[in-house]
This record gives sequence, structure tokens and C-alpha cells, in this order.
Amino acid sequence: MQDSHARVYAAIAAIPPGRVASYGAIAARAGLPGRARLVGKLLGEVPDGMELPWFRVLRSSGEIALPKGSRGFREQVRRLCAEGVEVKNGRVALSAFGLDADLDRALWGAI
DNA sequence: GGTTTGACTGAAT
DNA sequence: CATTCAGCCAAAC
Repeated sequence: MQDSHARVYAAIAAIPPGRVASYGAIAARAGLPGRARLVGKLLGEVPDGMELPWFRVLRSSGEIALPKGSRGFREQVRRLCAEGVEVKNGRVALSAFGLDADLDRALWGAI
């Protein structure tokens, strides 16, 4: 297991229920700034059965990254809804559910 | 070993 | 709002 993988998984696992984060934010928190695509790639290879809140990861725009109507897409919407995250037309309001500065600091303790 | 691809992003048009 | 473009990088071709 690569170090970067473990950090990405940790960053995702640390997102609190009812909140979401962007691929870029996860990458940055994993110490891999500018590598959002790598995060997406990793998520695509997460083995089934691994406990990981992958559904809390969205595009920076708040849209779900998976193709609309695909199985994964529906799964993601379903899980987010179950946690109280409002998904409208395949999209989440990051202003309401994204991690803001305070929560970010509380979670990661950084800066 | 060059090219393409991808669950991305941000700025510009 | 949609398109385009340039960064980004591991993996697959």
C-alpha cells in the first residue's frame, strides 16, 4: 500500500457525516496538492467491502463526479440523502455542506 | 517509451 | 451557462 493512498483514504475517512469535500481538498489534505485526478483514480479502485465514505467526495463545483444515472451516481445520492445532505439535480450546495474554515481546522488541526 | 485517459480544477472566453 | 485550455500524474495501451 502506497503512502499517498493511505493518506487519501484517511483524509476521506475524516469527513464528518453530513458533510462533503472536493477531490482537490482531499488531495491537498493528503499532502498531494494539485492531484485531484489521482484521488478520483484511487476511488475508482477502492475494493468493495472497504469502509470508506467515498460518497462524500464531490467535484469542486459540488456536482457528483459520476455519470448521471449510473449505478454509482444513484448510490451516492442515496447515501448522501441518508445522511441529511441535500442533493438537487445531481448537485450539493457546498456553501451549506462543504467544510468551512472552522470545521476544517477542528478536523485537521492544520495551519 | 510516446500517447491517451481519467470519479479533477480554475481561469478565460 | 457551455466550451476551451492548460496544469496535474499514474496506469493502461
